[in-house]
Amino acid sequence: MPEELSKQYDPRETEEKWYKIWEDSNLFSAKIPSQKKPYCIVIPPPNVTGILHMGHALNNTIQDILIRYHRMKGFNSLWMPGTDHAGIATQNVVERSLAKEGLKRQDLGVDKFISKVWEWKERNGSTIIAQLKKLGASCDWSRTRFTMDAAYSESVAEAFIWLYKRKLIYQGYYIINWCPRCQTALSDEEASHVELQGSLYYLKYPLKDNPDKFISVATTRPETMLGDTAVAVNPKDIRYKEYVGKILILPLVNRQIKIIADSTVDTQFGTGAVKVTPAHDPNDYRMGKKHNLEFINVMSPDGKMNALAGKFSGLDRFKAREVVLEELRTIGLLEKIQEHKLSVGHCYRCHTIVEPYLSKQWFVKMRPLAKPAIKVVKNGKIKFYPQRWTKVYLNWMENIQDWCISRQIWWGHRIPVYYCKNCQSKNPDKGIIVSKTKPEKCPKCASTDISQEKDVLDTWFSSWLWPFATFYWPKENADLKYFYPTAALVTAPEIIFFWVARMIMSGLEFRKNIPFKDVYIHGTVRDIEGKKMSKSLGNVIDPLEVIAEYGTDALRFSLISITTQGQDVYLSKERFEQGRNFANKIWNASRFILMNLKPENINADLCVFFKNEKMDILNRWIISRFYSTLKKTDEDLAAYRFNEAANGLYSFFWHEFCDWYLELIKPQIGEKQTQLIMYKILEKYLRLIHPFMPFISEEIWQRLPGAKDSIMQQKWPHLQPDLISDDDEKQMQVAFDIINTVRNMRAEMEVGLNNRIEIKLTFSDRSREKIIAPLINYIKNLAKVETLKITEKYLPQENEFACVLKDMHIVMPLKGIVNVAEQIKKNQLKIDRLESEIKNKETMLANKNFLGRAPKEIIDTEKAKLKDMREQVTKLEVIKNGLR
RNA sequence: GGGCUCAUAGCUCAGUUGGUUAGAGCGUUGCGUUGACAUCGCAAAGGUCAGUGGUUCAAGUCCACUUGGGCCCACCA
Repeated sequence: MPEELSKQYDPRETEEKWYKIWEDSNLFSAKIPSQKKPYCIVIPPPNVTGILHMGHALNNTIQDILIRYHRMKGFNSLWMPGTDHAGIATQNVVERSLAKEGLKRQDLGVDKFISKVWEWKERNGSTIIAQLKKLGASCDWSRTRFTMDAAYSESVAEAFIWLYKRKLIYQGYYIINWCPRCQTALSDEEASHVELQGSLYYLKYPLKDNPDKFISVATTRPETMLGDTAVAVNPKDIRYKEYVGKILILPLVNRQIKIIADSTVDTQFGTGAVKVTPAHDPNDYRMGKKHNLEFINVMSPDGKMNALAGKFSGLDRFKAREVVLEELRTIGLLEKIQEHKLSVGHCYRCHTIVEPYLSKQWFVKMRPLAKPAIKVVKNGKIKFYPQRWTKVYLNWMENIQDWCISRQIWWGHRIPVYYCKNCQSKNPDKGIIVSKTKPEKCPKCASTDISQEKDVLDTWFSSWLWPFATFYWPKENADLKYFYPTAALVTAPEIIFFWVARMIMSGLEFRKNIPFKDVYIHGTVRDIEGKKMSKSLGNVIDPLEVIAEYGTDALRFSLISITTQGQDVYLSKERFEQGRNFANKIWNASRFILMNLKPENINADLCVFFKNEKMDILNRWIISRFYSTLKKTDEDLAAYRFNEAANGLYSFFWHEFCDWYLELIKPQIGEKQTQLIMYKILEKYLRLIHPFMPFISEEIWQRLPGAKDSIMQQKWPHLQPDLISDDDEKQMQVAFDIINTVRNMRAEMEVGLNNRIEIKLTFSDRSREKIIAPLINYIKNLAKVETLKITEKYLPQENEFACVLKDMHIVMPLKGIVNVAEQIKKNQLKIDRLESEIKNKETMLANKNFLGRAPKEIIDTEKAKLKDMREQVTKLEVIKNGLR
């Protein structure tokens, strides 16, 4: 017999202890070869710079539930963990710490800086892992990968070379999103657009032939006018027809620029004439290509104006905007300023406004990759949960743009491209050698003057290989064969484009197979006002604080129970009280059972027991309820309805097992049968709750007299529908109705009890007077309308009333005062309601349409319902009179 | 501009294919609890399911529109 449990559950004592034991006993590790079926989830690798936030907590709890559930279900469950090198984010962190010493990364040089980053990673990179462990995550940590590991880097290089050979990677000058602070290119997805109140400036450009006449153009970024090389109008725009082909003098720079006609110009916007700056705007870039315009880049990578900006050179872009406007105003060429809303791209790492910037970058051609990735989703090989994301995914994939994968930062995978200076000196487009390692000499000219491309790859270029690069692809190996494709991917909607879509494409390209079958997209965790949780808003609820205060199981359970499929989660700290209270309820119910349990009673086999013994109705009932809860849990988890599963487990345990069963068995708790059943139900329930609340379930499991091994090694219970007939369950329901009825003096009865019912009521002295008379009256009436008979009647104690109805043994305390007059009124209301219901049903059953269309079962049940209702009304009438 | 999503109790939200009396947690009120649990129990109050129209024997659930929130996408100079 274990030592007695304390009155309250203390998560702090147990969590660390069990996590260590699980880990030390290798219970998380998935070994092959194995006869079992694989069930694999790859973790969305958190950034090495990451600190656990609620999003992680939710995301990883869901994964852990799936993993633990399938492990118990008999799968060889693997949760593949790891971290992401997070190029820009990590570089920023290290740069910030250098800045404290007054240093810039340029002061160190590439190699020294990179080794600083590695140092940082060694020191801090496992923070997030340690935090995931606090969350109870049952990852196979022995397999932990990092996207910058040597082997992983090889996978990245392999992928690049593969695509290059397939001619799906190219290099070229394009307008890309440029972050002047990070000084790197960003992909379209990395530039997040925010709507801002800006201004639309109308600038007047004088005509060369007639300097008194002007063409007005509207722009939001007037400083870029320094790089204008044309003004465009719509060819259909009659206002400007006569000007097409004429020359304008670009103010401040005095460059001659042409007026061109282009159908992409919107006649409705601004003045209908648009300044064309091919080096600073993607639209203008296309126009520039089409009309063979000059590309004048007036900015440096740091966001300052360069030499081509003439006297504005050296000014920051926003300062330059002010100065340009001021000068134009002075010479009378600033026509007007209008308020204007526009959405401006911001760097998703440092929130600096990005600049559309012309530069030479590497791109992946996406359309050929997207095509098969569209197909697998359309034909259902990959399913999104909830389904609506399918549309979002397809919409993006069908309009996919090429992916800019080069970054001008230092921390990341160097692009596996080498340049032969000799060849390049002859032709700048030649001399490119794509290779995993530095070639000794140029294969064309044998020169040894070879240098590697300075740019690194977009972090997502490594992440998109995650489902197979973690298994050491391109090396063919048993793990890869066994675990790929993985079962499910659990992630947030923000990264469908960044990551999910690209993984699907890479899986199909490199492995010729989907990377996962199911994609579960959970909601974003927001604060109670619906705002995203972020440090800058100061509205963060730290999961680690919640764990410290309420415990991990409480955190997990609360998070899951409020996560409706795919709906955003609005969170406040009070939410976690529910989880804590539930943990405590489980604790105390277990404590009660263990206190009353005689270990010699628990060895019988449930099935055998069932065959040989006549089961008490209470015990039959709770078993029945348990199995329907089990069934529901299975169904909910299969459909990724985690909150439904959690809520089902919650209400079974609290409102059925504790509130009813444990209360009702108290008088018979010493009986052998009841001992066995209450133990078995607890024992089985612990398994059901374990994926959700791993720690408390283990702690109690270990205190069970029959416990062997860890609860993690136990099997998920099998459905045993034959043990319990529907009739039993119905009977129990009937019994509860009676109890409730008596308790409330509410007249509501069903027939058909075969067992003895003993109702014993306790009440306070004060209520005694008020209750006893109407109660006896009431019971009498019950006995009249039903087949129930009052076989005994007694007043055992001052404040108790008991009577035995037929065959069932139930003792219930009665609490509260009953107001008879009110009950009569309520009865009348109920009768009224029922009568209108009956009318409704009668019309329905008389309706030919209904009878023609509805399936037979429905008609039958409806008929039965009607009959029931009519009977009820009769009973209610009788009881009403009895109460009177 | 295109798409998605939400509106249900005082608050935060469930409600799976239309089908008995629309549920939970918290909050409020009343009663109770010295042997599992005050992190508790029993009950009560509180809902024209955003509005209008439609389909149906039957609508919180399906359709259309309206109102008001939230999110995503897009080359809005």
